[in-house]
Amino acid sequence: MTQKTASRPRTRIQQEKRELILEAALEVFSAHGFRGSTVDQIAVAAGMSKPNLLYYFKGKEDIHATLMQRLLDTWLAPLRELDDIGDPMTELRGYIRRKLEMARDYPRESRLFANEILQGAPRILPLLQGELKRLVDDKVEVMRGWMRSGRIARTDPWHLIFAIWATTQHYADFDVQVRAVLGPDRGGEGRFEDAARFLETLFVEGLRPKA
Amino acid sequence: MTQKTASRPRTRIQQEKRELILEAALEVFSAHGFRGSTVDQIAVAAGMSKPNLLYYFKGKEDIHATLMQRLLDTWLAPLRELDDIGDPMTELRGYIRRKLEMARDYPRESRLFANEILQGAPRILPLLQGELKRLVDDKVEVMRGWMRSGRIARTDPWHLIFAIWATTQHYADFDVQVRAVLGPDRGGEGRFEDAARFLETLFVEGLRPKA
DNA sequence: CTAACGTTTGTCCAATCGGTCAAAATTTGC
DNA sequence: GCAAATTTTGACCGATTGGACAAACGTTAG
Repeated sequence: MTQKTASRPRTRIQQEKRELILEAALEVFSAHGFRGSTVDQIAVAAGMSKPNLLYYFKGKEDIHATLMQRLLDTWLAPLRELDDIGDPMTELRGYIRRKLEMARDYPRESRLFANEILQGAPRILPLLQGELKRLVDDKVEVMRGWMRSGRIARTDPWHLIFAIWATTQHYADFDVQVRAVLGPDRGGEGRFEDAARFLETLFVEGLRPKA
Repeated sequence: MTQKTASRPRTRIQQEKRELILEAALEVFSAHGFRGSTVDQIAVAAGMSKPNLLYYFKGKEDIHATLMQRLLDTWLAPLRELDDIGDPMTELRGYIRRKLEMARDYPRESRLFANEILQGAPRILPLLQGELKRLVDDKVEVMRGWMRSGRIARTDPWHLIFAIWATTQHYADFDVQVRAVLGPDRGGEGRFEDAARFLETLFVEGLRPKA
């Protein structure tokens, strides 16, 4: 008997299968939520039997927790990149663009987190109150510096971050609605370009420092 | 045997009980999603037994469908009110304020719809493509008029609407995250006032027509 | 009072769920 | 090539779920 998930997997095949399962779980969890997904669905999506999947993970919760933990860093990377060096407007435009690219290229990850938060974040609330809050507090200070030096308009940095989160993730989380409203002609791939142009203008003009 | 849900309920007690069940279902569905909620939970929340609840509704799907249908009009009311009369900026500020008030006063309704859309809107996709799209198309034309007459900046009306939806509903759908990030001191009731001030400034400045 | 109608409940059922287990199949180390 | 270790599977289990049903309970009109 190996020790399974207790410590790092040993064999190469365990690494690969665990990765395969996590990829399948991302697909299933992001589409149906935690309660709406079944272990069997994940197993089928991973191309293996349910007992086989449970040989690599202790259970449904374990898969979800591993997935969430592994993806959090990736998800927060764009905000981490926001830095004090360079022009504030360029920094903010870059952040918005990166977030929008993530909504376009990783919509499943976005929906996975959205599902979790919507349900009250029962599994990652400590992470939000700890790691995420510290990161945001840090970036809020950066923005306050920009405001003090008059390089962006004086406004609430927290709600500015919320607004960027909301507008960008909207295109991943509410993709169906966006497509439905835009219709077949405007709902194609170009919608992300249109969104990028609009959001950059909105935030740049909206944050232009007053004379 | 009465005809239950086939046509409108006849007795006064049926009206009341159906309303009671829908209120309980809103509470449960918005907190756990459709798949995550059980008929028993709804029955308990409504203060009755499961078979008794099933006497008033054909089944779980029936409750959800009735709830969704009944709430859609309420949910779209703020957008319907957006009108061509009066100052465009005042109209838009009013719309943002109304949407934010709905996020504050009716967070369960917001989460109910968010859950549905997140799962791919399996039950209301036709409504989005029909009723909602027509309404948005209509308001887009109103905004285009404002842009042609130079009263707001020329920009993409569709994505403007998306941005207003996203930023306002964010405070209902991602409430846990907002509270966690703001912390105990700033996460109190005042957060909606702060959000309103920020969003009004962002959109008014962001849409100010260029000279 | 009582018969008809509307309401409520206890009990039950089939399906689905997460998870276990021992045995079979396969891979690996020597 | 072979024994030990790892991987895979079929069969199974208890719990939960949505829903059915007939019997019991209440209510009201005559």
